[in-house]
Amino acid sequence: MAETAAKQEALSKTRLRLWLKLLKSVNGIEAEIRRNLRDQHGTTLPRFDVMSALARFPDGLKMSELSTFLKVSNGNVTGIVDKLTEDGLVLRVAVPGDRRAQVARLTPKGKAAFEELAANHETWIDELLEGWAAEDIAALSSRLDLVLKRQSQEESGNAK
Amino acid sequence: MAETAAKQEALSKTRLRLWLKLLKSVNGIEAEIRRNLRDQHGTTLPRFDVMSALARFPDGLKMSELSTFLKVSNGNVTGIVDKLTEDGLVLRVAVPGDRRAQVARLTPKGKAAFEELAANHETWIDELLEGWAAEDIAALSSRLDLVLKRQSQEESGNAK
DNA sequence: GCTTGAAATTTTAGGCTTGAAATAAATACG
DNA sequence: CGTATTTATTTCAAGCCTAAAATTTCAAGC
Repeated sequence: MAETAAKQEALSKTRLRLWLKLLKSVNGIEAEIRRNLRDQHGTTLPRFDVMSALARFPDGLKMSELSTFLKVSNGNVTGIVDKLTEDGLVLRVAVPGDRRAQVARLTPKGKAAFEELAANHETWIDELLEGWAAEDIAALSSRLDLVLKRQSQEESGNAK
Repeated sequence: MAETAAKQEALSKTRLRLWLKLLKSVNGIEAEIRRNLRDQHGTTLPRFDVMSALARFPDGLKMSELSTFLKVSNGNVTGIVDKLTEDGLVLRVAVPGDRRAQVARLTPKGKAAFEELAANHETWIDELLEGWAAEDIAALSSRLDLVLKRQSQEESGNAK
Protein backbone atom coordinates (compact mmCIF):
# COMPACT_ATOMS: atom_id res chain seq x y z
CA MET A 1 0.00 0.00 0.00
CA ALA A 2 1.09 3.52 -0.68
CA GLU A 3 -0.47 4.56 2.59
CA THR A 4 1.89 2.61 4.79
CA ALA A 5 4.96 4.70 4.12
CA ALA A 6 3.05 7.89 4.80
CA LYS A 7 1.79 6.53 8.12
CA GLN A 8 5.28 5.53 9.08
CA GLU A 9 6.50 8.99 8.21
CA ALA A 10 3.81 10.57 10.38
CA LEU A 11 4.58 8.27 13.30
CA SER A 12 8.21 9.27 13.10
CA LYS A 13 7.28 12.94 13.39
CA THR A 14 4.91 12.15 16.25
CA ARG A 15 7.67 10.34 18.11
CA LEU A 16 10.01 13.25 17.61
CA ARG A 17 7.45 15.66 19.03
CA LEU A 18 6.88 13.35 21.97
CA TRP A 19 10.60 13.17 22.63
CA LEU A 20 10.89 16.95 22.65
CA LYS A 21 7.98 17.20 25.05
CA LEU A 22 9.39 14.49 27.27
CA LEU A 23 12.75 16.22 27.33
CA LYS A 24 11.17 19.53 28.17
CA SER A 25 9.13 18.02 31.01
CA VAL A 26 12.01 16.11 32.53
CA ASN A 27 14.40 19.03 32.20
CA GLY A 28 11.85 21.29 33.84
CA ILE A 29 11.43 18.95 36.78
CA GLU A 30 15.17 18.54 37.07
CA ALA A 31 15.67 22.30 37.00
CA GLU A 32 13.22 22.69 39.86
CA ILE A 33 14.98 20.02 41.88
CA ARG A 34 18.32 21.74 41.34
CA ARG A 35 16.76 25.04 42.38
CA ASN A 36 15.30 23.50 45.52
CA LEU A 37 18.56 21.82 46.45
CA ARG A 38 20.43 25.05 45.99
CA ASP A 39 18.00 27.45 47.63
CA GLN A 40 16.80 25.27 50.48
CA HIS A 41 19.88 23.19 51.19
CA GLY A 42 22.87 24.92 49.61
CA THR A 43 23.84 21.82 47.64
CA THR A 44 23.65 20.46 44.11
CA LEU A 45 22.13 17.51 42.27
CA PRO A 46 25.43 15.73 41.56
CA ARG A 47 26.30 15.92 45.25
CA PHE A 48 22.88 14.59 46.13
CA ASP A 49 23.26 11.75 43.65
CA VAL A 50 26.57 10.70 45.15
CA MET A 51 25.21 10.83 48.69
CA SER A 52 22.15 8.93 47.58
CA ALA A 53 24.26 6.15 46.11
CA LEU A 54 26.43 5.93 49.22
CA ALA A 55 23.35 5.85 51.43
CA ARG A 56 22.28 2.64 49.74
CA PHE A 57 25.59 1.02 50.53
CA PRO A 58 26.46 1.58 54.17
CA ASP A 59 29.74 -0.27 53.75
CA GLY A 60 30.79 2.21 51.09
CA LEU A 61 31.53 1.96 47.39
CA LYS A 62 34.82 1.97 45.57
CA MET A 63 35.30 5.05 43.42
CA SER A 64 34.94 2.95 40.29
CA GLU A 65 31.79 1.28 41.58
CA LEU A 66 30.38 4.69 42.32
CA SER A 67 31.06 6.01 38.82
CA THR A 68 29.61 2.87 37.24
CA PHE A 69 26.51 3.04 39.42
CA LEU A 70 25.91 6.70 38.62
CA LYS A 71 26.90 6.32 34.96
CA VAL A 72 29.35 9.17 35.07
CA SER A 73 33.08 9.29 34.43
CA ASN A 74 35.69 8.35 37.00
CA GLY A 75 37.17 11.82 36.99
CA ASN A 76 33.78 13.24 37.75
CA VAL A 77 33.23 11.38 41.00
CA THR A 78 36.77 12.16 42.07
CA GLY A 79 35.94 15.85 42.13
CA ILE A 80 32.57 15.50 43.80
CA VAL A 81 33.84 13.13 46.48
CA ASP A 82 36.75 15.51 47.06
CA LYS A 83 34.37 18.31 47.94
CA LEU A 84 32.00 16.17 49.99
CA THR A 85 35.06 15.02 51.92
CA GLU A 86 36.14 18.61 52.52
CA ASP A 87 32.68 19.26 53.88
CA GLY A 88 32.94 16.28 56.22
CA LEU A 89 30.03 14.44 54.62
CA VAL A 90 32.01 11.62 53.04
CA LEU A 91 35.09 9.68 54.05
CA ARG A 92 37.64 7.81 51.94
CA VAL A 93 38.60 4.50 53.47
CA ALA A 94 41.54 2.38 52.31
CA VAL A 95 40.65 -1.07 51.01
CA PRO A 96 42.63 -3.75 52.83
CA GLY A 97 44.57 -5.87 50.39
CA ASP A 98 44.50 -3.39 47.50
CA ARG A 99 46.46 -0.22 47.92
CA ARG A 100 45.11 1.21 44.67
CA ALA A 101 41.48 1.25 45.71
CA GLN A 102 39.53 3.38 48.12
CA VAL A 103 36.02 3.13 49.39
CA ALA A 104 33.86 6.23 49.75
CA ARG A 105 31.46 6.13 52.67
CA LEU A 106 29.03 8.58 54.23
CA THR A 107 30.05 10.00 57.59
CA PRO A 108 27.35 10.14 60.29
CA LYS A 109 27.02 13.83 59.44
CA GLY A 110 26.67 12.90 55.78
CA LYS A 111 24.05 10.28 56.55
CA ALA A 112 22.01 12.73 58.60
CA ALA A 113 22.28 15.39 55.89
CA PHE A 114 21.20 12.93 53.22
CA GLU A 115 18.17 11.73 55.14
CA GLU A 116 16.89 15.25 55.41
CA LEU A 117 17.50 15.87 51.71
CA ALA A 118 15.84 12.61 50.72
CA ALA A 119 12.65 13.34 52.61
CA ASN A 120 12.30 16.72 50.94
CA HIS A 121 13.20 15.25 47.58
CA GLU A 122 10.39 12.72 47.77
CA THR A 123 7.95 15.48 48.63
CA TRP A 124 9.02 17.61 45.68
CA ILE A 125 8.63 14.73 43.25
CA ASP A 126 5.26 13.92 44.69
CA GLU A 127 4.10 17.48 44.09
CA LEU A 128 5.59 17.62 40.61
CA LEU A 129 3.88 14.40 39.52
CA GLU A 130 0.66 15.36 41.22
CA GLY A 131 -2.26 14.00 39.27
CA TRP A 132 -0.43 10.86 38.18
CA ALA A 133 -2.40 7.93 39.51
CA ALA A 134 -1.11 4.43 40.14
CA GLU A 135 -2.56 3.16 36.84
CA ASP A 136 -0.92 5.94 34.82
CA ILE A 137 2.36 5.16 36.44
CA ALA A 138 2.17 1.46 35.75
CA ALA A 139 1.45 2.11 32.07
CA LEU A 140 4.29 4.56 31.63
CA SER A 141 6.62 2.45 33.68
CA SER A 142 6.23 -0.55 31.42
CA ARG A 143 6.74 1.63 28.36
CA LEU A 144 9.96 2.96 29.83
CA ASP A 145 11.12 -0.57 30.43
CA LEU A 146 11.29 -0.90 26.64
CA VAL A 147 13.64 2.04 26.47
CA LEU A 148 15.79 0.81 29.33
CA LYS A 149 15.95 -2.69 27.90
CA ARG A 150 17.26 -1.28 24.64
CA GLN A 151 19.79 0.80 26.52
CA SER A 152 21.18 -2.12 28.47
CA GLN A 153 21.41 -4.14 25.27
CA GLU A 154 23.45 -1.39 23.70
CA GLU A 155 25.79 -1.22 26.62
CA SER A 156 26.61 -4.88 26.48
CA GLY A 157 26.94 -4.51 22.72
CA ASN A 158 29.40 -1.65 23.06
CA ALA A 159 31.33 -3.49 25.72
CA LYS A 160 32.54 -6.09 23.21
CA MET B 1 -10.02 5.68 57.22
CA ALA B 2 -6.65 4.63 58.49
CA GLU B 3 -5.95 3.11 55.10
CA THR B 4 -5.88 6.38 53.21
CA ALA B 5 -2.65 7.71 54.62
CA ALA B 6 -0.87 4.45 53.94
CA LYS B 7 -2.06 4.45 50.33
CA GLN B 8 -0.91 7.99 49.90
CA GLU B 9 2.46 7.05 51.32
CA ALA B 10 2.78 4.16 48.90
CA LEU B 11 1.77 6.32 45.97
CA SER B 12 4.45 8.78 46.89
CA LYS B 13 7.10 6.05 46.80
CA THR B 14 5.73 4.78 43.51
CA ARG B 15 5.97 8.24 42.00
CA LEU B 16 9.53 8.59 43.20
CA ARG B 17 10.48 5.30 41.60
CA LEU B 18 8.78 6.34 38.38
CA TRP B 19 10.68 9.62 38.38
CA LEU B 20 13.99 7.84 38.80
CA LYS B 21 13.14 5.50 35.95
CA LEU B 22 11.98 8.36 33.76
CA LEU B 23 15.17 10.26 34.47
CA LYS B 24 17.28 7.24 33.70
CA SER B 25 15.48 6.62 30.41
CA VAL B 26 15.65 10.21 29.25
CA ASN B 27 19.27 10.60 30.29
CA GLY B 28 20.12 7.42 28.46
CA ILE B 29 18.50 8.62 25.26
CA GLU B 30 20.14 12.00 25.62
CA ALA B 31 23.54 10.38 26.16
CA GLU B 32 23.10 8.40 22.96
CA ILE B 33 22.15 11.52 21.03
CA ARG B 34 25.23 13.32 22.33
CA ARG B 35 27.37 10.35 21.36
CA ASN B 36 25.88 10.26 17.88
CA LEU B 37 26.33 14.00 17.39
CA ARG B 38 29.92 13.77 18.51
CA ASP B 39 30.97 10.60 16.69
CA GLN B 40 29.04 11.05 13.48
CA HIS B 41 29.03 14.82 13.13
CA GLY B 42 31.72 16.24 15.39
CA THR B 43 29.29 18.54 17.16
CA THR B 44 27.41 18.76 20.46
CA LEU B 45 23.83 18.90 21.69
CA PRO B 46 23.93 22.56 22.79
CA ARG B 47 25.20 23.54 19.37
CA PHE B 48 22.48 21.49 17.75
CA ASP B 49 19.86 23.09 19.98
CA VAL B 50 20.97 26.58 19.00
CA MET B 51 21.03 25.71 15.32
CA SER B 52 17.63 24.08 15.65
CA ALA B 53 16.15 27.20 17.19
CA LEU B 54 17.67 29.42 14.51
CA ALA B 55 16.41 27.12 11.79
CA ARG B 56 12.86 27.78 12.94
CA PHE B 57 13.37 31.51 12.59
CA PRO B 58 14.95 32.28 9.24
CA ASP B 59 15.03 35.98 10.06
CA GLY B 60 17.14 35.25 13.10
CA LEU B 61 16.65 35.66 16.83
CA LYS B 62 18.03 38.23 19.21
CA MET B 63 20.47 36.77 21.70
CA SER B 64 17.97 37.29 24.49
CA GLU B 65 15.17 35.68 22.48
CA LEU B 66 17.43 32.73 21.86
CA SER B 67 18.23 32.23 25.53
CA THR B 68 14.57 32.57 26.49
CA PHE B 69 13.52 30.10 23.82
CA LEU B 70 16.11 27.54 24.86
CA LYS B 71 15.62 28.22 28.58
CA VAL B 72 19.30 28.74 29.20
CA SER B 73 21.21 31.74 30.51
CA ASN B 74 22.26 34.69 28.38
CA GLY B 75 25.92 34.06 29.02
CA ASN B 76 25.51 30.52 27.82
CA VAL B 77 24.25 31.39 24.35
CA THR B 78 26.94 34.03 24.02
CA GLY B 79 29.59 31.34 24.20
CA ILE B 80 27.86 28.88 21.91
CA VAL B 81 27.03 31.47 19.27
CA ASP B 82 30.63 32.68 19.47
CA LYS B 83 31.89 29.27 18.47
CA LEU B 84 29.26 28.64 15.82
CA THR B 85 30.23 31.99 14.38
CA GLU B 86 33.91 31.02 14.32
CA ASP B 87 32.89 27.90 12.43
CA GLY B 88 30.96 29.95 9.88
CA LEU B 89 27.62 28.36 10.74
CA VAL B 90 26.02 31.39 12.38
CA LEU B 91 26.17 35.11 11.73
CA ARG B 92 25.57 38.02 14.08
CA VAL B 93 23.58 40.76 12.41
CA ALA B 94 23.13 44.24 13.85
CA VAL B 95 19.55 45.25 14.59
CA PRO B 96 18.71 48.52 12.88
CA GLY B 97 17.54 51.08 15.40
CA ASP B 98 18.99 49.39 18.47
CA ARG B 99 22.74 49.31 18.76
CA ARG B 100 22.58 47.12 21.86
CA ALA B 101 20.92 44.20 20.18
CA GLN B 102 22.13 41.65 17.69
CA VAL B 103 20.34 38.95 15.79
CA ALA B 104 21.88 35.52 15.38
CA ARG B 105 21.10 33.86 12.07
CA LEU B 106 22.15 30.65 10.34
CA THR B 107 24.48 31.07 7.40
CA PRO B 108 23.69 29.02 4.29
CA LYS B 109 26.43 26.66 5.41
CA GLY B 110 24.81 26.51 8.84
CA LYS B 111 21.40 25.81 7.36
CA ALA B 112 22.75 23.00 5.21
CA ALA B 113 24.61 21.50 8.17
CA PHE B 114 21.52 21.68 10.34
CA GLU B 115 19.30 19.98 7.81
CA GLU B 116 21.62 17.04 7.65
CA LEU B 117 21.78 16.84 11.45
CA ALA B 118 18.02 17.13 11.80
CA ALA B 119 17.32 14.25 9.43
CA ASN B 120 19.65 11.96 11.34
CA HIS B 121 18.28 13.16 14.64
CA GLU B 122 14.76 12.19 13.70
CA THR B 123 15.94 8.76 12.68
CA TRP B 124 17.75 8.20 15.98
CA ILE B 125 14.70 9.17 18.00
CA ASP B 126 12.54 6.93 15.89
CA GLU B 127 14.80 4.00 16.64
CA LEU B 128 15.05 4.80 20.33
CA LEU B 129 11.29 5.00 20.75
CA GLU B 130 10.73 1.96 18.58
CA GLY B 131 7.73 0.07 19.84
CA TRP B 132 5.85 3.16 20.96
CA ALA B 133 2.61 3.23 19.01
CA ALA B 134 0.47 6.26 18.29
CA GLU B 135 -1.91 5.43 21.14
CA ASP B 136 0.89 5.08 23.68
CA ILE B 137 2.24 8.40 22.60
CA ALA B 138 -1.09 10.16 22.89
CA ALA B 139 -1.55 8.85 26.42
CA LEU B 140 1.87 9.86 27.61
CA SER B 141 1.66 13.14 25.80
CA SER B 142 -1.45 14.21 27.65
CA ARG B 143 0.09 13.17 30.97
CA LEU B 144 3.12 15.29 30.22
CA ASP B 145 0.85 18.21 29.51
CA LEU B 146 0.00 18.16 33.20
CA VAL B 147 3.65 18.53 34.08
CA LEU B 148 4.24 21.27 31.54
CA LYS B 149 1.14 23.15 32.64
CA ARG B 150 2.40 23.15 36.21
CA GLN B 151 5.79 24.34 35.02
CA SER B 152 4.42 27.26 33.08
CA GLN B 153 2.28 28.22 36.05
CA GLU B 154 5.35 28.30 38.22
CA GLU B 155 7.22 30.46 35.81
CA SER B 156 4.54 33.08 35.76
CA GLY B 157 4.33 32.75 39.52
CA ASN B 158 8.05 33.36 39.92
CA ALA B 159 7.94 36.23 37.49
CA LYS B 160 5.87 38.31 39.89
C1' DG C 1 20.62 68.53 27.28
C1' DC C 2 21.04 65.66 31.70
C1' DT C 3 20.15 62.25 34.59
C1' DT C 4 18.20 58.09 35.91
C1' DG C 5 16.55 53.66 35.30
C1' DA C 6 15.72 49.85 32.21
C1' DA C 7 17.26 46.69 28.60
C1' DA C 8 20.67 43.79 25.65
C1' DT C 9 24.63 41.73 25.88
C1' DT C 10 29.16 40.15 27.47
C1' DT C 11 32.32 38.98 31.10
C1' DT C 12 33.56 36.51 35.16
C1' DA C 13 33.94 33.06 38.81
C1' DG C 14 32.74 28.68 40.05
C1' DG C 15 30.91 24.05 39.50
C1' DC C 16 29.86 19.94 36.43
C1' DT C 17 31.13 16.75 32.79
C1' DT C 18 33.79 14.22 29.58
C1' DG C 19 37.58 11.59 27.26
C1' DA C 20 42.20 10.98 27.35
C1' DA C 21 46.71 10.99 29.53
C1' DA C 22 49.31 9.99 33.65
C1' DT C 23 50.29 7.30 38.09
C1' DA C 24 50.57 3.65 40.78
C1' DA C 25 49.62 -0.90 42.24
C1' DA C 26 48.17 -5.61 41.24
C1' DT C 27 48.38 -9.64 38.36
C1' DA C 28 49.94 -12.80 34.71
C1' DC C 29 53.33 -15.27 32.68
C1' DG C 30 57.63 -16.70 30.74
C1' DC D 1 62.35 -13.07 39.52
C1' DG D 2 61.22 -9.61 35.84
C1' DT D 3 58.50 -7.85 32.36
C1' DA D 4 54.04 -6.86 30.44
C1' DT D 5 49.31 -6.14 30.90
C1' DT D 6 45.44 -4.83 33.43
C1' DT D 7 43.05 -2.28 37.01
C1' DA D 8 41.96 1.79 40.20
C1' DT D 9 42.32 6.22 40.50
C1' DT D 10 43.63 11.03 39.65
C1' DT D 11 44.93 14.81 36.67
C1' DC D 12 44.20 17.59 32.70
C1' DA D 13 42.18 20.28 28.85
C1' DA D 14 38.13 21.70 26.96
C1' DG D 15 33.29 22.59 26.77
C1' DC D 16 28.85 23.57 29.11
C1' DC D 17 26.11 26.01 32.47
C1' DT D 18 24.66 29.38 35.89
C1' DA D 19 24.11 33.63 38.65
C1' DA D 20 25.90 37.91 39.29
C1' DA D 21 28.65 41.92 37.92
C1' DA D 22 30.00 45.00 34.31
C1' DT D 23 29.23 47.48 29.84
C1' DT D 24 26.89 49.78 26.54
C1' DT D 25 22.83 51.74 24.75
C1' DC D 26 18.11 53.26 24.96
C1' DA D 27 14.20 55.82 26.75
C1' DA D 28 11.74 58.87 29.96
C1' DG D 29 11.28 62.81 32.52
C1' DC D 30 12.85 67.01 33.94
